[in-house]
Amino acid sequence: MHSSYHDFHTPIGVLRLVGDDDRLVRIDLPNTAALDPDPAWRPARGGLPPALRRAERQLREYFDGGRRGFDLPLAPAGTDFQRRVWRELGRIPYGETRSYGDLARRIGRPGAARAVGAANGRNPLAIVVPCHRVIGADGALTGYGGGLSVKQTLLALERRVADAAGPRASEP
Amino acid sequence: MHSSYHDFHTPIGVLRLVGDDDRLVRIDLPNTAALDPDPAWRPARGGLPPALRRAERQLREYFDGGRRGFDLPLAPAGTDFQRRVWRELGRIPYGETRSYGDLARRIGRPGAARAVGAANGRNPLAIVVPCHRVIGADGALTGYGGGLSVKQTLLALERRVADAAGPRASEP
DNA sequence: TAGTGCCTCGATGCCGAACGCGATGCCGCT
DNA sequence: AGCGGCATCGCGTTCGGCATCGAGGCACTA
Repeated sequence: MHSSYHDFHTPIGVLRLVGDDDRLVRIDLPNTAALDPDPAWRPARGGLPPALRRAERQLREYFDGGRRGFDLPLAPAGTDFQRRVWRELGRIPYGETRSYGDLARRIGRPGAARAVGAANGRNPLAIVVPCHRVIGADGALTGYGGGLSVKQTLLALERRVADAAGPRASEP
Repeated sequence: MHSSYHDFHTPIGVLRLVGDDDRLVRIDLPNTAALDPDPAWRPARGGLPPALRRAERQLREYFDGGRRGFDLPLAPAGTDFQRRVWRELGRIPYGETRSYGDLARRIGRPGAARAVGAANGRNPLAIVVPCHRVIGADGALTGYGGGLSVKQTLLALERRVADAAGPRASEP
C-alpha cells in the first residue's frame, strides 16, 4: 500500500495531497505537512494518480469561488467517535459556522464539546472536510491546525462567495 | 580437547573467538569475555587455527558491510530448547528484527517468550547467531549481553547496509 | 548419588486502570 | 468584555500486575 503525494500552490500556500489511484487519504495544510513526513509516501512524478488529479482540480475551483462542495473518494481513518464528528462536519453548509458544542449535541454527545475539538484537530482532510467551519460558542475562532489566519481566510472566502451569489433562501 | 582463543579489534571493540582447528565454540563480545576466562583455553600464537582465521575474516567483512550471512563450522552446545531457539535465530533475515514472542510462536512454544529471552542470553556465538535481531514486542531493545549500545550499533549497521543496497523487493 | 519436587530468576507480553491532554463552554467576578 | 476556575469526554500513553516457561540451584529421599 504505497501512497504518493502531490504538492500544489493555492492562495493559502502549498497544499499537500496524499493518496493512491483510488482514494484521497490526507490533505495537509502548509505548516502541517512537514510534521508528518511518512517515509512510505513517495512524490508523484509524471502521471498524477486520478484521485489526486481530481482533488486538485476541485480544490482549485473552490479557491476560485466556483465550488461549494466536493465530490471525492475519501478514505479517512479514525475511531468511531472521530468519524461521527467528521461526518457531521460535512453537514455544515458552505459559508456557515457551528460551535464545538453544537456539533457535540448534534452527534448525540452533549458535553463532548472538547472531545469534538480534539477530533476536529485530527481531521486528515483539511478543507474538504470543513473543520474550519467550527468556532467557539462565543464566536471566537479558537483554533485551527493550519493556523488561525488560514481559518480566517477560508471563512472569509466562503462568506464572500455566499453573499455575492445571494442567500440561497428567504430574501425579504 | 584444547581450545585456543584469539582476540581482534572491531568497530564495537575487541572480539574474542574461541575454538580449535575445526570448529568455532564461542564468540565473546567486549565486556563478556573477561567473565568467562576458561583456563583450558590458550592464546593462539603464531599459526591461527583455520576455523578462527575464517571466522575473523568473515566478521571483518560483516563489519565492513560486505557480508550478510556467515558460513562457519559451528559447535554450539546447549539444551534442546536452546538449540531450537538458536536455530530459529538464524532464520531472521539480515537487517530485520523479530520479537521474543514471535520467536516463541515460531518454534511452536507460544507463551515461552520469556524463556526465549533466557535462551537468547545464553547464545555462545554472538553476531554469527544473530540474537541482536530480537527486540521487545513494543520495539524496545530490552537487553543484550554485550550491552544495549552494541545491539543498537549492530542493528544500525545492518539497516544501513540493507537500505543502501536497496530493498530486495519492490522498487519503483 | 541419581531422582524428585520446589523455588527463584530472567534480554517477555498482555490487559486493565490511571493519567494527561486538548481547536470547549459555562459561571462568577471584576 | 475579559479573566480564572472547573466539569466534561474521547484518546493515546504509561504503568503495575500477573501468567507463562525453561534453567538451575537446593533440599530431601531411597
